[in-house]
Amino acid sequence: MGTKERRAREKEELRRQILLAARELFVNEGYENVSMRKIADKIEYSPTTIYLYFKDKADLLDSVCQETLLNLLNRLEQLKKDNTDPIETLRKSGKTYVEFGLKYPQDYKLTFVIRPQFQKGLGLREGTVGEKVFDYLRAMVSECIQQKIFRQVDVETTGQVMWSAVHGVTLLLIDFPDFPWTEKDKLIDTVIHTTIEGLKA
Amino acid sequence: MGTKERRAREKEELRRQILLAARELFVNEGYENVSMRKIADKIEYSPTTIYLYFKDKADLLDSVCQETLLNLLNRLEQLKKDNTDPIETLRKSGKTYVEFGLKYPQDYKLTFVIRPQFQKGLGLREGTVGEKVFDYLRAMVSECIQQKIFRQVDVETTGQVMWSAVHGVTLLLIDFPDFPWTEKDKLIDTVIHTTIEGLKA
DNA sequence: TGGTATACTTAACAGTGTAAATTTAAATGA
DNA sequence: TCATTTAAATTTACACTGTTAAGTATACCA
Repeated sequence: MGTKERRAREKEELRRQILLAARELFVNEGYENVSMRKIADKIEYSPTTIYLYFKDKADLLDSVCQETLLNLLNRLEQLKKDNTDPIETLRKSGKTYVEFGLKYPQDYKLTFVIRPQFQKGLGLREGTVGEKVFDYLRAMVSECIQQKIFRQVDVETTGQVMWSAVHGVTLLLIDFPDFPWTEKDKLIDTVIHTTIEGLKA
Repeated sequence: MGTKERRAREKEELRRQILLAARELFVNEGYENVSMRKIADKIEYSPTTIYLYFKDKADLLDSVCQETLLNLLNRLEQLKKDNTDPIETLRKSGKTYVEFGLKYPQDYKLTFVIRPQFQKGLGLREGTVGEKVFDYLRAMVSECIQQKIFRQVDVETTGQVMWSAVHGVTLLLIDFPDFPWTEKDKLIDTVIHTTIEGLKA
């Protein structure tokens, strides 16, 4: 029969097209400056067609962000493979996180700043990609504690401290590009190094 | 003669009214959800009157943020008065910074996240309140380095590391209120403590 | 009292997100 | 093959947005 499957595939294809167009526009022009009409224009459909695939603009944003998180997660898990020293892996993870944010600054902001405003009450819902990213960090940190490299504060707090540090420096570098930062890489490395040193026993 | 002065005073008064209304609305409903018409309604003037006092909506936002920064600066400088141990003062400053952000989360976001998007190319312009806040942090850190408590990385980097940490934890707590954080105060204290420890010699 | 500068308002433009109703096109069963 | 059902996409409409330009009223000064 197969026509049902083909139709489903076509639907999926259009969905992907919408997502792609949305991401490109969101990233280049900022979420607020992108109208549903602009997205529709880009894919050559009427504006309301988008509503057949996504509940509203916020839902569209959410889907874009899920992709971003998946992308970030992939990069991080890549790292885990040549897992040698846990501290070194954590350091690299931090670096990867910040570099990801700086490479795709608008995607990062969409995911970690804009989206939370529009998806009230998202607390890293179970099973989401966002949760998996934090799971990754938790595992990483956990190893450092188990090996008695980090002092014995609980895993959760330690992970959250780490996240605070990388999130902070990433956003500052993105949001204040004209601030007289010291050399970017030096700052990033120092932030990560400082935090790790501070967490040691 | 005095009528000129009175007129000037009245103008200033209306300006203050506009600012007050704008802040209240921005904070309660979010910058994007506040229209010039809403602000105008609140002060019972026509929408376009606002444009006689502020260049545009972004300018209005900027003025609101200047006030916020002044407020923050005052709190910080209050601290400096009973200046004992420089480390202790730095710790308290960090705590004050984060608590300020959490007490006025929307004001904080307006100032440190929203505004940079709308005031392209603001790099803490000279003489601004924002610059003074960072000057405060620089002085604080400088003392810790001079007393050889902190290791000998440059003042700028050290200050920026400190800023990253407090900015990061503040924003995470604001933006992800439903995330399973460890006890809030514990997290804040650990972030600050960890950063300071990591910066020590 | 007449003229002028100041403060404010009205009207308008081109755009927004999205709900409801309607049209088009394709897939199905007889 | 043709009518019917179903799905997909569109048209229309509403109430809203930031901002500009032109117009009006008021208070001041000579």
